Amino acid sequence: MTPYYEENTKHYIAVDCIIFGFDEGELKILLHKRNFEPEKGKWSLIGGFLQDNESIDFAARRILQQYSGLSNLFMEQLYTFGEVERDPGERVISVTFYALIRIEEYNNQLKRETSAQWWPISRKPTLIFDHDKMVVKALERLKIRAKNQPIGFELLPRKFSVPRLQSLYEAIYQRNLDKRNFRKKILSMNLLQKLEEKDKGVSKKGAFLYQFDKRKYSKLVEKGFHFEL
Amino acid sequence: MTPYYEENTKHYIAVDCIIFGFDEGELKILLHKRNFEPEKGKWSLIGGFLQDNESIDFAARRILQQYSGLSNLFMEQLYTFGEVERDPGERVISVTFYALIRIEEYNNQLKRETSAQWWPISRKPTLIFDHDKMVVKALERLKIRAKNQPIGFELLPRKFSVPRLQSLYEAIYQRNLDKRNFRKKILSMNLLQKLEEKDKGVSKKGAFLYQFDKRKYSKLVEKGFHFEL
DNA sequence: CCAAAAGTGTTGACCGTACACCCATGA
DNA sequence: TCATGGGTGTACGGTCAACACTTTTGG
Repeated sequence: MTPYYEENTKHYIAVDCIIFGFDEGELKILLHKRNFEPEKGKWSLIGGFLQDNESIDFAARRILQQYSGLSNLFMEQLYTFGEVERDPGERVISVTFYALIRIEEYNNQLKRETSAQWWPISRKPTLIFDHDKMVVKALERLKIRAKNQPIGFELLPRKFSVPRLQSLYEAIYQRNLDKRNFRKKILSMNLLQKLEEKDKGVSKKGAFLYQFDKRKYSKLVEKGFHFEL
Repeated sequence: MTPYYEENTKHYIAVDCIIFGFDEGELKILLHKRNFEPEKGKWSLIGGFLQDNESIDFAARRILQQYSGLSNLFMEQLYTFGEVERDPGERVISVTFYALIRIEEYNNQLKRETSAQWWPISRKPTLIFDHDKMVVKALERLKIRAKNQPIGFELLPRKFSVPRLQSLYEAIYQRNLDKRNFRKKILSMNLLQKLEEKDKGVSKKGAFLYQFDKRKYSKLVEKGFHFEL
């Protein structure tokens, strides 16, 4: 079109997603086996190429939908990796996103690519290219966000008990929390709606279930409230 | 090379930089007049296109060097903007960086592109494309970083007084700080080395100059210290 | 009846914030 | 001598962290 642009070179752009889930008290990520060269058969993040006529955000949602079968996932752009030799096949710039999935919804969902598999963060295989770096960056961001925004709820079932929420935060921060202090703090925010039901799956006594009240949160934010855990 | 890559399309990639300076008690950004169509003659961030054989970081440093005449600036990748129609000329993905400059070093430096001009943030012109959004994002990031990392010193002369440092933080946070509390906190970190000299430029009494001790900071960080202001 | 998880309050330490006066000096 | 900015200490309130026992119930 305009000559000025044409003096420059174009590049492939990939979108890679770090997809987190929480299950059995552990943080997990969804990986898949790469099905083309180079590094075919190795474990990789979930990704794809940016197409014409789609924004980067759209591409990320498309890829997430395709691999998880779920839409409207929590998702945030992370960082763009642009080393010249990061992909030995061709020069590819990768824009990364991290996303949060409720694993039980994923398990109930069948319409999806099936070569993907959940791996506990602590025991995941080595990944191709610079994907391990991407995971490190995603974990850093997840820690920060979990502290300042109520995103933990995106990883738990809609109904959850306080002890379950606490174990999620323990998995994210990689340290134990005091249960009295934790409960005091989270309940004092008035963001959790107590239900009559109990979760009897973990203990004999059973723990009361709660729901995150998104509307209440939005209203508080408008008034200057700042989530912090 | 591999057929798989070739099924996908390539894109122009731009690097745009939000360059901050601090002068006369105000935060400023460096802008320049765009010299090609579309939007020729309008104010724009400083940027350029990613070339073959350079990493994105390298491209950002190249562009910063070209427009400021300075190298080794503090610089951090911010966000990647990828809406389809963000640049009406051609589809261009923009990877943004923000950078911090000591304005007095910039002023002493002559070997540079000269169409650039400093604008106070509060009175800057409307920028082309989505560049105003980029500035907003850079300001958000700057606030967070200034709080958690000792980056303020990148915007001040090597030797500075405590009141000057305070006024920088006031400009970044957009609110007034208590001078006793500010001084107490910053000095209690033991990161500032007091000099014998005074800055007589602002007050008649003169304010003692300090230097940021980068080595001390690195050592403290190794021991788990976390900067916070 | 006992093992295992749920649930509950208090205290001391520390940190953030608010606040007012004297000092040094150039004009 | 006076206007201007530099420099100093204390007290209060709120938040964070540490800590131990009782309750419930399935097996």
